Amino acid sequence: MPRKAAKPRLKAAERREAILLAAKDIFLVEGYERTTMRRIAASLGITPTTLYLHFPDKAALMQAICDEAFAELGTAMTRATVEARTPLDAFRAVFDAYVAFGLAHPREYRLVFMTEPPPEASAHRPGIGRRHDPEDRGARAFAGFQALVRRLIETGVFHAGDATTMAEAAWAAVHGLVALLIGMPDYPPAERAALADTVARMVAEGLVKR
Amino acid sequence: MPRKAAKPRLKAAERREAILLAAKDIFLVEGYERTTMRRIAASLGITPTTLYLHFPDKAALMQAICDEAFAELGTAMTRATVEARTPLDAFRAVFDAYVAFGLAHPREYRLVFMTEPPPEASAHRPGIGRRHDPEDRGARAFAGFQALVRRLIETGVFHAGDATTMAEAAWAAVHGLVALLIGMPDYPPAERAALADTVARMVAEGLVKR
DNA sequence: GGCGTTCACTTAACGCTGTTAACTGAACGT
DNA sequence: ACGTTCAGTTAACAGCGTTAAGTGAACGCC
Repeated sequence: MPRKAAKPRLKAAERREAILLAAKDIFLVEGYERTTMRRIAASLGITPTTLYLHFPDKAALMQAICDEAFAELGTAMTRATVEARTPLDAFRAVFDAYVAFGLAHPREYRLVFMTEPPPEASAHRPGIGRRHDPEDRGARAFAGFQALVRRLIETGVFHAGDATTMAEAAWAAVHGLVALLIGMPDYPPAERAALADTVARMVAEGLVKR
Repeated sequence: MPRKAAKPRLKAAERREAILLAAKDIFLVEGYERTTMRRIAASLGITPTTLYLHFPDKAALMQAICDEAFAELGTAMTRATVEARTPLDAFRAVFDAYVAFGLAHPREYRLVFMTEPPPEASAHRPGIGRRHDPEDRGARAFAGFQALVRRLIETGVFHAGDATTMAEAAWAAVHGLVALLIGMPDYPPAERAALADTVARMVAEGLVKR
């Protein structure tokens, strides 16, 4: 007769981390909509109700995962910025870092940037709620990029214009590149670098003063 | 005592059109996930089961709506091409038509270009099934764009390079712009045009010969 | 040592979803 | 008059996110 399994009991912080780890695995493989709270719970050997002790709802659980990804991308971008010799080098380095992140973590990128956000923010419950609005991190990473563009305009490397709009335009292009490559997994790997380079040159050439 | 409403009875083609019309209204307002088959049926005064007499499942219903929309994109792009005076005008006109389409049909755009395809295509049922693979229309539209880029290279307007890669680069940029704007519904409408214009100029300037 | 409280977790359920099997009743062809 | 087709229904299934209420072990305190 099989022994009844001991009930798992973790401290709140540990359980929260365990849930995040398991949920990330399933979200990244299955996508947001096809991932069920019951499946996440089952993979941890707990009941779905327990998930709601640590996260207010499914959307908040995904938000927490998104937040981690945002942090990783942010550090990669700032490191690329500070290590570059010139602002134009930094521009290209940030571009490459962004693409590298997207191609190295395509499922994370899709989850963070290509998944439709849940319609309404969930109600705030004291003590449990989501950690940060991921838009904060995203906005901060983008702010650094924007400052870089502004410097390139002020030093006369880029043509005159609104730094915010120009930074958004560049970001749109690189995001489109990453989304395109992620959406086409059969795209020949040799041509991926060529396409990325073409986009990078196109963006830079399109912004430099002539 | 209220009279019992007469049962609605339409011919299959009429009912199919009526369903498409009602479903489109609800899908576009509520989004795909939040739209329920029961709600579509209720708005037509029929039962949800009837929907399955005309479409194999919810996804196929949305696909049919997307197919209509993307036919619209194809015609808009070809019209923009043929009506333009010069190839460079055509390039810009196609760009604008693409962006206008994406902003006018964000749900369809997201579903076709930003949704991860499920691992297995739904089973084909004789007589009912979805009409066309949307990738066919997409590939045809891109082929026209690619031919336009090739002409711009050959006439010396764009710098030398691989036409396919350069067309993909431009498409990545405009796709990123559309995806960005779709993902940020609160983006100030006045600035949307400015951002689209900046991206369009950036792409064109980045590809023209200097 | 006993006791109330806290904490991590469960059981059982609610209302909702997409979807299907089985049935109905009118219209049509022969 | 009768069998078939056609458009639509009723009732149900399995699964979803989520919640109210309960359970039992561990902890602080006297």
